[in-house]
Amino acid sequence: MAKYKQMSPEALALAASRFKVLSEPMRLEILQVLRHGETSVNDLTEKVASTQPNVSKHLRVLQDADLVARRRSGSSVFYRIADETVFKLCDVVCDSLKHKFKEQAAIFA
Amino acid sequence: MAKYKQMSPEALALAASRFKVLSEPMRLEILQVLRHGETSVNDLTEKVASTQPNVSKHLRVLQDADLVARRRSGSSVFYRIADETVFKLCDVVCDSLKHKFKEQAAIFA
DNA sequence: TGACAATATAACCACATAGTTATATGCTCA
DNA sequence: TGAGCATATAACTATGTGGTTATATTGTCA
Repeated sequence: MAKYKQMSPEALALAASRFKVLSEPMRLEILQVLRHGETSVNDLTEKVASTQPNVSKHLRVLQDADLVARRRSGSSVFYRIADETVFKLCDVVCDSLKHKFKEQAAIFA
Repeated sequence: MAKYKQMSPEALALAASRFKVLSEPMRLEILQVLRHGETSVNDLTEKVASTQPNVSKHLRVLQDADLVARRRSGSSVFYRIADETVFKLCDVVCDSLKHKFKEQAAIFA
């Protein structure tokens, strides 16, 4: 039986919490917007069609995970992507989902 | 400004729910065990040091996401990995976390 | 069929969290 | 300093879910 490197309970917990940060559609949407360039909270709020406190809260979660970083400019705060690997993760998930639905569709083909 | 392909709200929700499935340490641990080969619920329960109903519940979540598949053999049920991309995801997350901690450590070096 | 083992489900509790509204904080400019 | 804008936080509610205990289901074997 093949042997794979085991992750420690601590590492598993860290990985899980990283996944948890990405488990909210609104946060994924925010990341998607930020991918086009750093954006103020105000602009983000408009673009993701939510309320300002809600966006700030999600940004806080993303920042605590070091996925985004902030920069103050006057009275505005601009957020930007701080860890590009999130898009790699999304790509892998999307490919997997595509594959899955393709298989399911094939059942009825 | 660079343009990236935008995911629809439905796609974002699907991706988020996939991440959500992976956001529990116990489920990651189960996947880690299954990576070594298909395993019965009983054996899984021992290896992850949990209760049988709890393991069954997590397996149900993993199966609903098509990440694992089941096979009945006698009175036992064996589970196996059905989507290897989960390990790709874990690798990407681990690399990101490694990088992050390395940077943080460098601050005090 | 009856006893037993393996697994799944139901019911429940405790806790986390997404979203809202209200308010606090911080910056700019007159 | 005071008004006003931008952002963050506090308090709250509603909902989802991980873990537990109890029970149901399914299969084996005598």
